[in-house]
Amino acid sequence: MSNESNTPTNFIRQIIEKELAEGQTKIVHTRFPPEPNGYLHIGHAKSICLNFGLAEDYNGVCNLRFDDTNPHKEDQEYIDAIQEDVRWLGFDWDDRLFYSSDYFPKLYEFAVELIKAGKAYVCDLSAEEVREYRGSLTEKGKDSPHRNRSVEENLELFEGMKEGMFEDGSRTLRAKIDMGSPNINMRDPALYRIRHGVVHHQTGDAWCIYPMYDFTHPISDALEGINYSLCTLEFEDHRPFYDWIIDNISVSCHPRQIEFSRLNLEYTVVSKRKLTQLVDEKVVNGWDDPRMPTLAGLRRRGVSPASIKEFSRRIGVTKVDGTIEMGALESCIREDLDRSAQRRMAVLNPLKVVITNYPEEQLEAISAPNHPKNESMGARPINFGRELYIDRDDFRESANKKFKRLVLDKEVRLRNSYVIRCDEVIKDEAGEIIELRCSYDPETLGANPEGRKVKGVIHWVSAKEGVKAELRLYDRLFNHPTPDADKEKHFLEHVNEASLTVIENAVVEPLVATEEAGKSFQFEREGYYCVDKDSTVGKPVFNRVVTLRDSWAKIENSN
RNA sequence: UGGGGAAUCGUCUAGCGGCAGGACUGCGGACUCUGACUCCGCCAACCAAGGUUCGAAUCCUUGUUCCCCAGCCA
Repeated sequence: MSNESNTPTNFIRQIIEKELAEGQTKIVHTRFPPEPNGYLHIGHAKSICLNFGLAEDYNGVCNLRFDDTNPHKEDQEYIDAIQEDVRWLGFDWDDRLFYSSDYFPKLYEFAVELIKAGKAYVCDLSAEEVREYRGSLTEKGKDSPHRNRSVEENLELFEGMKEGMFEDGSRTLRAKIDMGSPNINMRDPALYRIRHGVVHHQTGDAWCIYPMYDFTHPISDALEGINYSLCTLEFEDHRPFYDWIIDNISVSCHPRQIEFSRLNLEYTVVSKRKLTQLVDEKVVNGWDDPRMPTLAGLRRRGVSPASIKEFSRRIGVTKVDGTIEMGALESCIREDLDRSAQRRMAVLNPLKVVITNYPEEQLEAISAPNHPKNESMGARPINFGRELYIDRDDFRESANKKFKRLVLDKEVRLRNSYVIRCDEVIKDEAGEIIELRCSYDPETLGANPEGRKVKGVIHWVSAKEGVKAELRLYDRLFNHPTPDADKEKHFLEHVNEASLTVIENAVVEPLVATEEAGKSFQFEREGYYCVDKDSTVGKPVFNRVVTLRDSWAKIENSN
């Protein structure tokens, strides 16, 4: 970004800097550990920027690791999409792409080690029984009747689990810690469960037992030599178990888990489960629907990686459970696009204008700068002619001085072109305005008129050359700032029915109609737009990335 | 009613015993061939009550409010 500054400090950077200075830490080694069960979203971007950003800033490394211990929910599609998204953000894991499933054999050995040390046991309780034995938030649990099996029996049973001798759900391997712990995560948590008949995307049918996250994560971190294992707040009370595992197996590395608050963004949801629901229930058109806060959606919407990184930088990293205003993201998007997007003109709601004193067949090439503040971005030709389109919102038959646009019997500047005066309004039988008769001042191309000041400037497209285009106007997906925090209503009830408005008959400059998907432009006075992948030669389609700030709307609405 | 966390402008965030600062938003103005951008200015906060101290957002005590946890999910 143009004004990008250094990453502000935060409590994690302070910990790292202290440990680096004191020598406990030699090389910062982090990891980003998504489960491949959905697409990455803006909340993941925060974590990606944190983990990869820390590695970059302290000359360390960051691994990409798929936390794939639950094959039931996972899929290769997500593995591919996640890698694409992380790369798109601009981060690189070199040869450090790992899968938790890489460690299945080692994990098994560590489980055996725990059993031999009398610190894990095979439990025959059903899921419901385990729940009963676990106690509650306020009551202690009670020991499983299988808690004191001999090491030999546990070894034999665990081996049997691995060999497929037992049915799903009939047994688990559990850590032997303390059923009376006030921390429920320490009440003999499950280490392994039995899952027959699922094909793991990496290991196929090699295993019928799968390790739990709480067991897998600390070990994966330790095996990879991670020293800062950053995760979100809800794992805070799993940390004692994380440390317990590391302390009770033979690994030399003891990664440190540090928790930070997950991102909440107003007027959207940032939860894989809920995003999946939006896709499955066809509230949106897929994971890359431009209304989605997924990286795929943001990318299709026209949001750049630079904007997302800057957003991530601005929101910071703390343990405060807060919600970011959408305006904060939009500000980053506008800042980036203002600098990088070429300017074009598009008329959303066309009103025909005939320049009565302009020759019938004449077309006049005008050079229009691509960026008002950056000459190196060049200029493009646009054609002025006798018939043009302007936006209906830019004309009024009568208006006060505040309305700096075209008014009957008044003048206005056509952007990059001449000053015109509206002489006559043509209406149909219903009284609707269908055409404006105007005259142009030939002396005003690139020059201000003599003796009078023309304040307003409006955009336009020549009728002869303009190309019909579809514009997709996106608005917030929900009409409640925290749709999933409402205890009265289900979040889907807060979906904004008007989150997509399709403008079928906009008219754009011919030059922008053939741009490739993904390119962003500013349609002057309207907003930033991005060529959608649905675009075809005959029918260009644009997504509105974000509107321009609109102080006129504020003035108008206040009246 | 157990355990783990968090409380600073509207929002996000800095502060680490010595002038409460920044960003976003909002408001006012300047500039303008984009009612954009840019520039200038303004509004706006330490959860509460005690205590320690020359001095407290910061340390101590007691409260209050909010978030998370009872998956063989992550």
